[in-house]
Amino acid sequence: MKWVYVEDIASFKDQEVEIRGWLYNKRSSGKIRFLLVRDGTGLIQGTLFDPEANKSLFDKFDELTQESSLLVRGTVREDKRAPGGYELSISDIEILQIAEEYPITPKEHGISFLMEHRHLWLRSQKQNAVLQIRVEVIRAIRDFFDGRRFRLMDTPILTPSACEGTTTLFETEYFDQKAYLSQSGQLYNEATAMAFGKVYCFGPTFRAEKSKTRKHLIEFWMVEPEVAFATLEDIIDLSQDLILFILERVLERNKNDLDVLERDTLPLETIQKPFPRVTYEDLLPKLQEKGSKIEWGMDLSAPEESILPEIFDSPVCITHFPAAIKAFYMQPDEKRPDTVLGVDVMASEGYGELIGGGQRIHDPKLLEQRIKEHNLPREDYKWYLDLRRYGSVPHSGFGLGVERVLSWICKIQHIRETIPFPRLLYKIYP
RNA sequence: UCCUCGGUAGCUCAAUCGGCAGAGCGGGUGGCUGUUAACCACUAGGUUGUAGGUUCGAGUCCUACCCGAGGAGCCA
Repeated sequence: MKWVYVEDIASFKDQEVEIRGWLYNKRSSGKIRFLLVRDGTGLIQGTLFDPEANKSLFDKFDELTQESSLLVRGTVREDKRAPGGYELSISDIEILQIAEEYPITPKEHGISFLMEHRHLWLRSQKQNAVLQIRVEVIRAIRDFFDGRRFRLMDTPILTPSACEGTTTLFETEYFDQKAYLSQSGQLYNEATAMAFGKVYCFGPTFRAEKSKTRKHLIEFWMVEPEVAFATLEDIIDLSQDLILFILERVLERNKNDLDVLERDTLPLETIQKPFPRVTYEDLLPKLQEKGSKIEWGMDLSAPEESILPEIFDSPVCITHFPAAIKAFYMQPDEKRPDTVLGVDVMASEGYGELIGGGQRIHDPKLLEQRIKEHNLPREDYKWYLDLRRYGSVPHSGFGLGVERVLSWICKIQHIRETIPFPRLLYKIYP
């Protein structure tokens, strides 16, 4: 008998198939039995009738516990009463293992209990839906850049220096010296961009910040494109195209998952290019009007992020931040040298920063001066300064946080559910 | 790191003024021919986070500690 996956079940209507999976739930009503089987790609209901004729099947059904592993064989039938529209008239059940009493019942649980059982929680429907969307978001990102002929150039995870020196890094041994886990591939991206024109890196990044918020992970995935000869304008355009590409893909391919999450997709469907655009300076009075205490020179923080959806009902590009609150390598604006050619793309619905990026300093003297101003060890940046000595060109790039995008698209409360095994402040189990 | 709230059955929670520790789910047993987190009946299940203290008596009050959550700060 043919082994098939639940996600393909519609193409096997009226045929005998075998499903291999786990018991999600079961119900019985006198002489009729229902069982819900999950196989990782979906849920399907199986039915059993006539206990006299099918005694051994009924006995097996009665024995089954939640999450027992089993093979179910039967005929696929279309039935509106079944969840998903198709069900299996069971002809045979083969039990692989009767599961011990499963800790995650179909009723509600507290978050610390669920996090403690993350390895099992992944089997639940909503967690499955979020992570199915994650699969598609990552695929969309790769398709987007590969389709535009960006070269995937992976950057190292073990790095020799504190790169930006500002944030806390995870330190580790590297034979007889120290190494740090990467918090961004950007500086290396700038090198590969000078070698390959347009590049991107896509991998995990690590930040040892003691942040305890619903928007931060200690370990998260970031995609970072870098384009030689590109200006701030080019990169703003690219970032909008990327976000729209991801949105269209998920809306097209993950309808069921978004349904499971009860996500109202209208606010996502109506997003169009170009996104509203505002400079930091022009945004300040709008924020202050809504009660923010922000002053020129301060970074946007939690209160400001929550005010944004009152002003914009779309993602928004904020540009020209004060140089003092941004990274050392950011290109100053010619007309306003106290501001930089940087952009933050903020999500709609209050989900905060999706993208941060901008134009990089290409003038060797200015870059050297900035490194000095930021008290960074010049030794560590020798190779980086080389990029400005041998054919320096204007160039730009950005970083997009995968989990931030997922929180927003799935409209979930906490970023910890957007990655299979979240690493959180002081929490590394399981 | 700071502020706030919490820790009682496997899970989610209740317990009035300090006075018999209880319900739903899950487990077990029985019933029900289209269930949708099914339903109905019965049943087993407890070192109330830890250590001290006050009291005739502490889940409840006090002290310290441990753990967790929400928020703030931190944060390309």
